[in-house]
Amino acid sequence: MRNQQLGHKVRRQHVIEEFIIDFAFLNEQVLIEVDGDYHNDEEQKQYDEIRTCYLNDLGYELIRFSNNEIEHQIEEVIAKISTILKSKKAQLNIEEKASHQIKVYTTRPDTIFGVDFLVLAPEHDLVNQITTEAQRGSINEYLTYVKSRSDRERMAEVKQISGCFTGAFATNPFNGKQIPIWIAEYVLAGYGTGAIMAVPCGDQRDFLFAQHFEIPITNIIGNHFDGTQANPTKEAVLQNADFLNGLLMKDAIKVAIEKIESLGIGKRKVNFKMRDAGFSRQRYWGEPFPIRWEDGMAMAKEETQLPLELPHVEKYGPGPEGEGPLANIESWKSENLETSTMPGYAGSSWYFLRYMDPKNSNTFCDKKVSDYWGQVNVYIGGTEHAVGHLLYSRMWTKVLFDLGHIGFDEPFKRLVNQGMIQGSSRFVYRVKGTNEFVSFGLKDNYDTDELHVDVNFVDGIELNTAAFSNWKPDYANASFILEEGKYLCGIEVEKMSKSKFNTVNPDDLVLKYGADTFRMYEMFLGPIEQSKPWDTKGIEGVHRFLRKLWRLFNDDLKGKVWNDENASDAELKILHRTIKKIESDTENFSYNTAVSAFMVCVNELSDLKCHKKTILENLLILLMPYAPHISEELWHQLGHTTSILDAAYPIFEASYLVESSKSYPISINGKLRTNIEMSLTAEQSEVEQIVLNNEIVQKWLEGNAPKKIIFVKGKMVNVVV
RNA sequence: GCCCAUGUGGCGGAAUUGGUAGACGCAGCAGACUCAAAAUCUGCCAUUCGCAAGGGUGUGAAGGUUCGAUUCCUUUCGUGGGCACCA
Repeated sequence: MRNQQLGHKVRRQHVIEEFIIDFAFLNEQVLIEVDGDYHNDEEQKQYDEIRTCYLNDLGYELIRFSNNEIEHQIEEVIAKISTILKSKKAQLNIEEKASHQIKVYTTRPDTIFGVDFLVLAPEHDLVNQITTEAQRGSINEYLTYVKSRSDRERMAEVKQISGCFTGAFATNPFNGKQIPIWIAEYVLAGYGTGAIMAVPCGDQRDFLFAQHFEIPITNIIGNHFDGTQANPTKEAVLQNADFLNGLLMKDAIKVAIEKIESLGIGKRKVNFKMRDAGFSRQRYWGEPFPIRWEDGMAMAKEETQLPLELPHVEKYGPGPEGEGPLANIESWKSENLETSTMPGYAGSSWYFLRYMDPKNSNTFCDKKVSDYWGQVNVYIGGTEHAVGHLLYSRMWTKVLFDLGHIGFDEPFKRLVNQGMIQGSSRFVYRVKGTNEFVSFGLKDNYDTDELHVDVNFVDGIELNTAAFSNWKPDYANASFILEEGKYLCGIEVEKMSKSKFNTVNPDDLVLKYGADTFRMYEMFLGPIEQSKPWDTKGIEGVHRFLRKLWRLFNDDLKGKVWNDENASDAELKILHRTIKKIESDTENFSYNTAVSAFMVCVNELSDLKCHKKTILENLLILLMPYAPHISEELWHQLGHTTSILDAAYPIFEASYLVESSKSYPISINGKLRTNIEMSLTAEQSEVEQIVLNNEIVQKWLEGNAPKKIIFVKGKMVNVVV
């Protein structure tokens, strides 16, 4: 719309009821839609017709232009819009003498009788029209103040209350009450309708606002409101609320909506929050947009001219006006090509499809090929990927599915969000306005600033003051207030980040223990989904396990100890129990319990002094994904000449695990009292007899007959007395 | 404020569909081997009463369902993460 050269306020992609309109002139009630080729389709034409009628009924005039008109006859298009806007303006000026309607959006229609004022966003279209002459000066002053504030300030200073009265009053449609209309920056133009009904007894922000500007408060929830703060409950019974009196608030919501709809003064609506895509980056690395700018309009390159490839650049510095590096390329600029590039997730949202068919020069991926490979089995990522990459990847996939290019509409079969390894931060406390630092235990006696200190200068919580002083020139002259001769730091678990000086480098550990130990220790720390602070305490245990494994193959003094003997039943039982456990733990991403199962297995084999190749080689294959280096090494020591990666995975045999008897736990009234070894084939009557004859059970029965005996085969026995 | 996790020994954490709470590891204690150390091995290790045998209490807190609850239900408190002047 030519950068508002039309002299009218235009909104792009504005939502009206359930439609997204390409361009909307809300003041003039004129909407512009631009139709592409697919609007020539009969079915689509009918749909468009319905949409046009519906919007006309709401009082809007809808004008349609074809894509072709926009591209080739833009001057005519603009002229036409101008003419219509002019005629509309005249019409509206007459109507403006009449009263206005303010639409508000609320999730709590049950509180309609507690409304004490209305607040519009400062940017709201009606502000100018409804402001009374008496208030115009203050309103303009307030608007100037709001404009001077950056978004950042508005978000940061949440506690600060500001606003201005317009002088106008609105009528509550239910009880005719006159309620003052204010404007305030805490109401956002972009959310809902940009106007709220304020209920001070139920909403804390509204309450603070009312208190600050001394607006009288109506109480509709009786004792639930104590006059000192709002109570956002839904559990109170309404009073002072006309037809809602006596209703529980959460039930009243439905009643109120129905009443509002039957009176035709509003409607039920789900409000969606739009997430801003921000789909461009001012940098070099990223797919270039196939977009050319002409007279301020973005034009897509012809399909035949694709792909558009990144040009070679000498430098990656920004362009003359702060644009991306592509702005430095003559040929790029002369074509008026877009200089921003796409963000990382543009490509990462669909590259798995291209990987299926990477050499295809006709299409990104033959449908036959993607049908064969199907969805990605598992997606593992952190939560930040869940909102970024994952969101877009799902959208890409759904679009490609709708267009018929692929046969599935979700990219990933399974999603695992791994937890974060957090940092354990350390803090020092500087007495305000000085270069004096006070130890943690004494800091409450002073007015201090809390500062992050590099964790490498801290042993436990004791600060190495010399290292700290050398850290930055500012601290060279620092003095310290110690407790018991030590400077103690504060601790907090946070995201690991350079800015928090709590990062640790795994290189040192890898150097000391090897990559296998490090890898297994990370797995052993706990469930993969859980976040936890990094702590190397316990890495020794994993390292000892690998050494113990090594000793099953080699003796420190004698060298090779593994042999070709046949395995015993006991050894086979250990092996197959491990195969079963590792298989299921691996599939469930339960890596910490898998590592534990390996430890149990190696402990038991050591106890049996088992050095048999037939057992050990299977164990190595299981271990390979967990400790790849040592597994490969030992595999070759066993005489294999090919990689362990090519070995067949061991097959679990249930027959090795069959037991004939079990040591049953015996409870009296649910409390464990003893264990009795019994055959696994024993039935209820047989078990009852054995249990009742048991000395310890008899002691607890004290001569009484049991009320009931619960027997779960293969599990336990409970005697109820 | 909203959403999602989560709470079990000194510590990290185990515990199939409700069925022996504390597997495995760390730290700790005692011992073996050694001139000594490292490495390795053995035993103990929730808490409380008890010489012992054996009891009591225990999975953030309070209730409930059940023969039986870390597991299910209700309420509540704490912690971590994500989003947020979002009505």
